[in-house]
Amino acid sequence: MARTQGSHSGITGPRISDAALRLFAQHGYAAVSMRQIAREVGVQAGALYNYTPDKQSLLFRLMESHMTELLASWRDLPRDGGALSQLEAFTRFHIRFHMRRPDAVFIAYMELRNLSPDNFTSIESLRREYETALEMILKQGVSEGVFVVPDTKIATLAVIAMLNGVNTWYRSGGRLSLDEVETTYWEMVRRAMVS
Amino acid sequence: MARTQGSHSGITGPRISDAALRLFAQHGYAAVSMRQIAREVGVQAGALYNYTPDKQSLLFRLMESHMTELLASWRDLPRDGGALSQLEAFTRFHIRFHMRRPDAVFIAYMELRNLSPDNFTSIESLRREYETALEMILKQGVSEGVFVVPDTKIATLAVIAMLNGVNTWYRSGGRLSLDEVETTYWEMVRRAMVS
DNA sequence: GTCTATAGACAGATAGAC
DNA sequence: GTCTATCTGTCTATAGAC
Repeated sequence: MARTQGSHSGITGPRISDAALRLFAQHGYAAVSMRQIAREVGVQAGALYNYTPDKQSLLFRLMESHMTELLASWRDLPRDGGALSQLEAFTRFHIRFHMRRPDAVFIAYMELRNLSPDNFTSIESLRREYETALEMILKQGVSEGVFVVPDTKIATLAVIAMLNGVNTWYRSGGRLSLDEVETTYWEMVRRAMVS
Repeated sequence: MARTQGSHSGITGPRISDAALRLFAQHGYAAVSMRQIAREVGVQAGALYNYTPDKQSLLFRLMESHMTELLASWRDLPRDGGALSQLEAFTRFHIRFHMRRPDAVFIAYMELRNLSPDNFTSIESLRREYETALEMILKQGVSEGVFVVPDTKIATLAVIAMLNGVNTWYRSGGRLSLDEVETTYWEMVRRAMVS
């Protein structure tokens, strides 16, 4: 684990991000020290500052790259059809994406309060962008007469909250496959929204 | 705010709990110092230790009393009828209880990882007890043929996750009354579970 | 029951050698 | 790019005066 001086591995940067992601998710940003992260990577604490100006930036970049990947993946997803098929696509996409990045998801929802005000604003706007994508689908479904939704804003947040819940219990290798989980949640979302 | 020596107010204990609850919810357990709590209360840090053996116990007691109150309130709620009316009672109870204690709810879900192993086990068992109350209702509804639920365990967690989502956006004085929020969520839960 | 003072550990971040 | 060493500050918790 411990690295010798000047090993110049060239992959220290990603290793720092990975270690920070895991440790922040497990113990919380405030409870993790730079020394702990360094120990995981196999360098001394001072070396971390070649890759990040401070601890706050480390957190911010983890959250920002997670949200950016989330938005880009959704944007790139081939999809068509009416609101119902769009909602199914969103539900399955969200579950799949989140189940594969449990640590990043956890941090993105739990560490908002540890962001500096500027960083918070920045992450919040990415999050709102994602929520808006779902709300547009719900609004379209309502205008098509396919969905029965008293309040699209609340329904948006309710659906996302429900889907995020998967991360509190799912462990890979459990009794359900990824596809079965997707389908189970999709059934609940569909019935909750469709008249 | 600052208190004079030996003021013996007799209400310092509750004031410590209140301050800790608010500060833990706002900044996170690990990010809040005993000195911060003391400053809020108007005493010096050392005085806190007349009321709690350590910071960890302070967190644990906040979470334990929240979960105990939650379970007792549900147990005492007068209710009857079939699974559908039980589910409505649970939904409305959960929303009402949680909206009135946003800080305690936030802590109960966010600070689990900052509990010592023994304390974690203890809180987890209270939480499971609450989840079981809902799952029993869902199972009853399935056997009555009223609910269509592929997996009562997942449905339980999905419903609770959805309902907890209310705490991420509701602020009292908003455009919706408590009763309207209850009804909006109940509509979604009902349609998600009922065939 | 609260104060002041402090022990002892550990935090984030930096400087300079290599 | 990483090391060692360290600055400066804060933390939890305790001791003893009042």
